[in-house]
Amino acid sequence: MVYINELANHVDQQAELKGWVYNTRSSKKLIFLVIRDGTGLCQCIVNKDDVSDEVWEKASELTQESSVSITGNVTADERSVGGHELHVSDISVFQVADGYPITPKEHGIEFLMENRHLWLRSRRQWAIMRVRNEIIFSLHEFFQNKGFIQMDAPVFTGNAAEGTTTLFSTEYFEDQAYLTQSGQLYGEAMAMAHGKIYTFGPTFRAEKSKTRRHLTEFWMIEPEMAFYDLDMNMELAEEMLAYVVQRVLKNCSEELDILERNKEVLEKVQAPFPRLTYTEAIELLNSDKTRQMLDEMEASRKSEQEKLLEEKEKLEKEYGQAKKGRKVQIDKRLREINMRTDDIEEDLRNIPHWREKALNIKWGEDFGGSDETILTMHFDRPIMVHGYPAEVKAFYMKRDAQDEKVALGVDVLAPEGYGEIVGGGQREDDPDILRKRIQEHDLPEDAFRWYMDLRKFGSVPHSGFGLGLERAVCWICGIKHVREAIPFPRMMGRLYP
RNA sequence: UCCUCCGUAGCUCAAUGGCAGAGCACUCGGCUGUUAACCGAGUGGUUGUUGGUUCGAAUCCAACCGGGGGAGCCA
Repeated sequence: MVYINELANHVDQQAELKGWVYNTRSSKKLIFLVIRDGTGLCQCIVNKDDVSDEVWEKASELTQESSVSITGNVTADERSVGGHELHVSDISVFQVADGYPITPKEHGIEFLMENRHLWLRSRRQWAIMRVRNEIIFSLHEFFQNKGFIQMDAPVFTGNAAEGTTTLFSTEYFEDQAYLTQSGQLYGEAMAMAHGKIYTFGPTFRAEKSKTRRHLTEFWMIEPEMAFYDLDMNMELAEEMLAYVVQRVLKNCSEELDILERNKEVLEKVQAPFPRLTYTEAIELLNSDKTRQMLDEMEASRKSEQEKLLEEKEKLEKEYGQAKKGRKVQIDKRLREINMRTDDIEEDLRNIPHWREKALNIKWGEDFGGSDETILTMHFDRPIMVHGYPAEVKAFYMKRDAQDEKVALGVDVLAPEGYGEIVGGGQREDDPDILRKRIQEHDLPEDAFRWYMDLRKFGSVPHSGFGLGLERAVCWICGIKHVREAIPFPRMMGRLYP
């Protein structure tokens, strides 16, 4: 048995492929079977003159997603998907599939989500999962090569640690337990044992968010380092992101092509990233530069909309007299136009609100989604915003020695509107200040006994951050929604399949 | 919780108060290399649910159910 991605080593030889029928086409004496085996696609040609009646009969009965073993001679052929073809001599059928729901045409998101278990077989989803795999693998490699130890934080926790977000609760024998929203506090304990550690695991948030950036269950990589200050933390974050992106470019070129990802944008992801303080970010949002950029954006959307509507009118006039083939083309183009104009209309509704919010945002307020998008639009690579108002950040964040109102936190914002993919900072290491913060936030001191011990026995300056895996996958793949960045997404109203 | 858009054949959509339609999928037939192949024919409907307005409702109104996008919150 040979895998499709190894066919280059078997040109002009007999090979047996095992896989599933991705698509079929036929004429009187030829049947084209596109086979997928998990490693790629390969077109197999059955020629009636070259095979037995029995094999021809089997080939003509095959339907989409039927499982087969196919034997034949491998040839190199530029015309074909993947560059190779199999000239079939024998077929054995595991199962003829009946009525596979995901046809090679367009489908709506509700239908696809209901069939997520099958959707994963489609080409784009296949490519996304391969990129996700490369991201995970390169993250492990990055940290392992730097001497980080991977350790695991618990999923069950006994308290609503940070007191901010809404957690899922569950029964834990006679007690109540929560599903973890972050491994960070445990990461700090582990860093005091090993120096540099990272955790990689699922986290859970019961927030009722229905947006393209939110899941209720998602994966985070959280490094935590003893003796790192905020600057060292930021250097590590940008080095990590640059490493991962360059690895994906190197090893997932075909996948990025399938996803039609603009690689030039990714090639620019090299350290150092632009750094700006929260104060500078606020000034940028308030600036004329931002106003101008949004005005230009609005104008260009309007002219694009006009052009599309003109084209639509023309196509609709043509439709009546068009032949069938042309009608299909027109239908397809009209659907594209409708989708794009819907997006434009939404932008046009939103831009005035964005402008309003950005121009009027004041020091002390947290960024909204639109503010993050606007900030990143000014740059061509991810940016690092640091020095947030302490008020909007978590209790454990260390304050700036120069300015009590400022917390030593950093967010990395991805370009093209993908928003916050990394959040972190330097942790408070002074036991007295930390105890005061816990009290100020009305948190249960008893639950933090172990956390306070970390400041009692050899406290050191330390820092860390969390990378949201699905958001990173989204950004690197250039896809619209985190639900496509994880095999089985969990979000509001979605627990099946 | 709030704002906004949507729900028509298995799937994607059209029908803008007047006979519910097309493409794909499926079945049958045609085609000697197809690339979401193509060409011809056939099968396929309680227009999300309930109520209202009207001579007449997929279309207008109300409530509910389901979904998309967004706000808040966040990675």
